[in-house]
Amino acid sequence: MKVRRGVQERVADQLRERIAHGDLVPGAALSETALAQEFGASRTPVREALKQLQAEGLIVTKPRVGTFVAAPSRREINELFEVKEILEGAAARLFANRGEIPELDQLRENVRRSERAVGDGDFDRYVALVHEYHDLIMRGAGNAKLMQQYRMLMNQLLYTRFVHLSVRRSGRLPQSDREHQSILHVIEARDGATAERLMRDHVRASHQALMDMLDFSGDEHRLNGVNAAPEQP
Amino acid sequence: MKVRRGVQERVADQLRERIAHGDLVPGAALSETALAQEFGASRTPVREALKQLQAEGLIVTKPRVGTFVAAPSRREINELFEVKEILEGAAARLFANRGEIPELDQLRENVRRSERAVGDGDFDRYVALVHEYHDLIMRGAGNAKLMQQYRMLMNQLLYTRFVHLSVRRSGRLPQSDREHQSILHVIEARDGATAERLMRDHVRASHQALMDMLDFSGDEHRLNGVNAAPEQP
DNA sequence: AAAATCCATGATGCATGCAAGACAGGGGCG
DNA sequence: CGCCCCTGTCTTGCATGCATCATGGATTTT
Repeated sequence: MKVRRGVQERVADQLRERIAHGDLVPGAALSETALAQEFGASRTPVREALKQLQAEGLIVTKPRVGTFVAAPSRREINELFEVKEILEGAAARLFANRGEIPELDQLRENVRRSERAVGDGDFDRYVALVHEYHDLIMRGAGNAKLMQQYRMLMNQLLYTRFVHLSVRRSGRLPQSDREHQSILHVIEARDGATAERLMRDHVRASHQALMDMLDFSGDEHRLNGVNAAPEQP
Repeated sequence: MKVRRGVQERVADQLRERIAHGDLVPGAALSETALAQEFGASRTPVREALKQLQAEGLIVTKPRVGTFVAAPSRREINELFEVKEILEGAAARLFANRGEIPELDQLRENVRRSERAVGDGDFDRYVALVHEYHDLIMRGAGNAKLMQQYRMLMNQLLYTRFVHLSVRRSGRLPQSDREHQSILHVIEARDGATAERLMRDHVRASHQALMDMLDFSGDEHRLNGVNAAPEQP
């Protein structure tokens, strides 16, 4: 089922990919003309793609100056994690209240595979499985609008870049895995309230661990590249 | 502090206003050329404004066919209300956990005025106060990202059109007002968990009452003008 | 030498023209 | 009489050119 995709959609998807993957760091400048040349198109569709990314909070445009990859401040990142906690907690509750749905079996399979990945020490595989886990929780909530808001949230957070760091913090890896299992069990027991509470705790703990790591490792992964102007002429 | 506003921002704000106010009903067609003429501009800024509204979920564009005001299905509306319940519930909890903040005094004042408005039977004033109440709850949560997601949600819901109907259902008006008071009291008591529970119940009850009304009053305020194709040749 | 000023440069904002596709209606054909 | 095709017209998608303005560095002034 291949649909005819316009230029602007290709550009938007490409830029989303690059920002998520880290090829475009926060604060990086995006020139319309340069992008237009690179994609072999004119500025018009590029501008529309940028407009869409702006509405999603991924980039910011300073009028007559330029467009830059969004560089959320520390406070904004904390706010985004707070919203993440809210949305994922609610999703776990809704999931639990739905009983036996296809996503539940997939979640069981995911937890089994994660257990093996942890045992094998296969970090990359575990990272992929963590993504799948949270994605399954959201899909299992059965609410497309919730899913949509969650996707935009994760894009703004540049979450994929964070997870790699977080998983390396080996201290929390087994703990995080146990929390995933606990949440699965209460979902199986259809205990929505507990599922919500555990998921919120899980997200908050993950958030805390990540912030500790960022404080520890200095600003090599700096979050506000625009605010911190390079001071070397 | 007046800022230089471009054409596309004016167009976007104007269209948001019209959709919220009901001048543009769901399913209505939006011609780029017509809008360009009306605003005395060219199609380019109009197109960018529409692109932004599309990203916000307010309009949908069928390629090579036209752009139309979004017409959420019954299911989507229920999903949106479910998300509303989640976000407002979380906001009430966060508010309660923050203790004495300026918004708390404003909330007390709002509840006092609402009580008077109910006593006077001043519907329009009460509608405005209900809006202010929920807005204060969200602001009191102290999370700008949460507020942002909430704003987009309310736009998609066309909530302003709903409230007028809902308030007319006089049976729930005193009940709704009592719920507002109860939530204020548990926020004053800094009981976040109860505040979240009560707010969720409140939103769900309001949602239920509205859906009953829509079922009762037929489809005069139809929600899916695009999906429901007229079937009379 | 320090500071204010001027200007070249490059960015976005907007206007306009052309191309391609979708849909409705009329005309031709079986 | 019914079906199909064909074309006119409207829509959006894209390309291009010009106008406007922020910005940094050279230049002039004090």
